Parts: sequence; C-alpha cells; structure tokens
Amino acid sequence: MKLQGIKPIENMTQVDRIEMNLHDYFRNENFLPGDSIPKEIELAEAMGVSRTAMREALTRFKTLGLIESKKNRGMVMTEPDVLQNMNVVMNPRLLNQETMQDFFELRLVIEMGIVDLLFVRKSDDSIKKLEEIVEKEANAKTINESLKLDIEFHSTLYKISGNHTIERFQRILMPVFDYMKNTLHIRSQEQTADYVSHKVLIKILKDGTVEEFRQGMYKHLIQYFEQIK
Amino acid sequence: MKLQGIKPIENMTQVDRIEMNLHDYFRNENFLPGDSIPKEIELAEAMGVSRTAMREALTRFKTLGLIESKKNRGMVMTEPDVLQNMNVVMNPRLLNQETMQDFFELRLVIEMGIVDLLFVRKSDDSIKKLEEIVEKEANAKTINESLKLDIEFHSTLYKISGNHTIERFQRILMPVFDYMKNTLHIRSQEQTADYVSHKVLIKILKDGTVEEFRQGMYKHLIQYFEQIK
DNA sequence: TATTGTAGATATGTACTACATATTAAAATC
DNA sequence: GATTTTAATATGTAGTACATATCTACAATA
Repeated sequence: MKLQGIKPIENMTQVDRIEMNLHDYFRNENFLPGDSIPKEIELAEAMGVSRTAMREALTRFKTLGLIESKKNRGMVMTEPDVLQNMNVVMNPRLLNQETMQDFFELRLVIEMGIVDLLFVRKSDDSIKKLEEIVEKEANAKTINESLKLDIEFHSTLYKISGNHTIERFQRILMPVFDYMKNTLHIRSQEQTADYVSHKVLIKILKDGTVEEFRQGMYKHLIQYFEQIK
Repeated sequence: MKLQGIKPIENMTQVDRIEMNLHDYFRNENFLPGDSIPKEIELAEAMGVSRTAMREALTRFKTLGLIESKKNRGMVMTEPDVLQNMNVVMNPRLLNQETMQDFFELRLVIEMGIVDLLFVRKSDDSIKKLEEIVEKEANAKTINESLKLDIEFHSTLYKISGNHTIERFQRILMPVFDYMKNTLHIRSQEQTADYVSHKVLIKILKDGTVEEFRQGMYKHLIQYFEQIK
C-alpha cells in the first residue's frame, strides 16, 4: 500500500530523519509563531549532524513557511501561510487532467456553497459595487474587456463573502479554471436558453432568497455544470 | 503595499535569485514531469554560483514537490501534489483565529456546494454504504464511537462526490474544523428543533431533489452555521 | 551462450572549513 | 552624555573532500 507523502524508512536520507526530529522537537517544546529557535550550529551539534545537513532540513521548514531566518539574527517560528505554496504549484502545465478536473469542480462547488455566506454578509455598499461592474460590462467593447469584468464580478462576490482565505483560494484556482475553460469546449452563454445574467443575480441578491440565488447561480454557471458527469 | 509571498529585491539573498532563475529556466525550457534535469554542478556552474547555494535552491523545489532527486541518479521534474504541503502546515496551534474561522467556513461552503456533485454521481451502492453507517450509529455505545461514525458518514459523502481532491482537502481541513468545534461552544444536535439526521439525509438523497437535500444539509449543519455572522 | 561477478564511472548526500556580511551590543572617545 | 569604534554574533556563500547507491561495461565462469 502506497500512502501519499510517506516514504519507506529504508530509503530515507539523514536529512529526512533530521526533518522528522525537528518536527517533533518543535511540537514537544511547544514552539509558537514568534518564538526564536536555537541557532543552526546548536541544533546540528545537539543532533550530532553537520551544519550542512541541518541547514538543508531547516531550508525545508523555511520553504513551508514554518520558520524564517534573518541574516545574523537567528531564526524564528512563523505562522505559515497555508495557501502560499499552493500558488506556486498550481500550474496547469504540471498537473494531470484528473486533478485539474477536480479543481475545476471545486471552484464550482465553492461558488455554489458560498451563497450562504453572501446572504449573511451582503451590504448595500457591496451590492452597489456589483451594479457598477455590470454597468461597465454593458458598455464593454472587446471580448477581453468583458472577460475581465466577468472575473471582477465573481471576485467581488468572493469579497462579499467576507472570507479572505476563500477569496485568495479562488484566485489561486483561476489558472486551472481558465485552462479547463479553454480545453473543454464550453458553449457560449448566448446559446443557453435559461441563462441567468449578472444583472439578474444582483436582483436576487437584493430581494430574493438564498435558494433562489443558488438556483440562479447554478443557471449562470450552467455551461460549466454541463461538463460534470 | 505589501503582497503575500513577495519580498523586496534589496533584501533578497542569492539563493532567492537562483530560485527565480531556475523557475524561469524550467518554464522556458518547458521541462515537464518525468523530464530529467541537469545535475547540480552543471546548474551551479552555468549560473556562476557555488554548488552549496544551488543545492539550497533545489531543496526548495524538492520541498514543493516540483523535482525529485535520486541519489547518484540525478534529478527529475515531478508532478507536484498541490495538497501535500498544506497538510503539514494546517496546524491549529500555528494558525491565527481568523484563518481558522475562514477554513471552518470553507468546510461548510464545500459541504453545501458538493450537493450538486452528489446528485450526479450517487449510486445504489454508495447509498447502501451510507445506510450501513447510520445503522452502526444507532447502535453506537460511546460518544467517541458516534463521533467516528459521524465523520465516516460525511467522508463517505465526499467519496460519493467522486472528487478525490475535494475528499483529500476535506480530510486536511478536519483538524481545524475539529478545533473550532471545540473552541466555539456548539449546541448539541438534540437542542435543535428542526434538526435533520443522517437518516433523513439519505432518504432525500435517494428520493428527493438537489434543493431539498441542500436545505436538509443546511439544517443538519445548523449549529455550525449559527456561528457565522 | 547465458549467467554471474567485478571494476569503474557517476551524481547526490554529508561533512568540514573558511570567510562575507548585517546587526547588535559593548567599549572607547570626545 | 552623546557619538563613534570596535567586537561579537549567526546566517549566507564558497570550496573541498569523501561516502555511497546505482548503472554500465566488461570479464569470468559454468
């Protein structure tokens, strides 16, 4: 049986073991963000390894955003940014089709699920913001401009959700969603009979119910949902 | 203005620059998963830096899962696992309250949004699986046992969604969700008037509509949704 | 001929040493 | 007492050396 992120101990390198030890050490000693940690040489000596190997293990923690080092000052625990690395790695060129399909669906899932947050946190101000975007859309000259405003509309919805993490997450998913949009041949909105426009969505957001808005959003995204089998 | 994951060039180290160069190099040369890449020394010499510094940059890529090295064999590009690092870093001890609240909400958002997938991909088999879990729940002796079966029920729903990535994502979110569950004082289900049980959810999944199921799910999770303001 | 054994080449992993450099703190100077 | 100098500090970078797992190719053996 093969588990993700786990490698057999027989072909673990010393640095792998150092990393594990450090992990235990940080947890057992209850190091928290802001706490400074012993210097490289001390850690290396305490573990009986070279500074070289210790530094490589520490580099891994730095890459994950669990520690930071300042030249000549030492190292401190940091609060990791859960989404940071995801951003680097979310590259359609590198991911397989199935994974991208999964993220494509996840984007749709979130778009539908976020509705509950929208109705708790919507405000007159934020609705006005949406209306301004729709107005610009009506006057858009080029396709590119329309696309940009479409993205802005949905991004604004994410902002209204009041959930900064979800908002960032959505931005990170965008390259994959875009890629899938171009790969799958998506029908244009005009071809869809009961398409719901941004304008209608706003109206529901203002005066309608959560359920109505969700159904509206489903229809708004119908071309994408048709891809799901 | 401070952007996430970007540091001013004046306090970039050499390794930071090497990392950027490598990034460009991999993209420009169109290296894809499976391709082997030049050896450390060649890269170091080509870039005019020491093997030490080059190795540190390469360690970052290895940590992100973009390349793998086999001792004495060389290095190859790999398909990154987008969620792998997230798992390491998703630690309630290290994250701030706001971020955890965000992920708490994200979990709820996904639980609501996933319903569309469920109705596309449900099967008699999978529904039977849910029924078995509910049966076990009825006979559960301890609270711990009940909790485990509750998790199993929802995990099974994620499986039914047919989206492996979302399923994994949910598992990664669990520690944070659990933490929040204990932090916020959540009412018990029994105190809730129109609580919808697992059993009822199954019935709707079998014979009901997407909208009915989603409303059922909302009521099932009502104690959590009450926390959102 | 087919198999096994051996030798050499290979590239990463680990260790050690040395020094550069930015920052802090202590000491010296006025 | 305020300013300048000096010294100590810990990470960043460089260079060298060697260990080691794996592959290749060739040699030895049956």
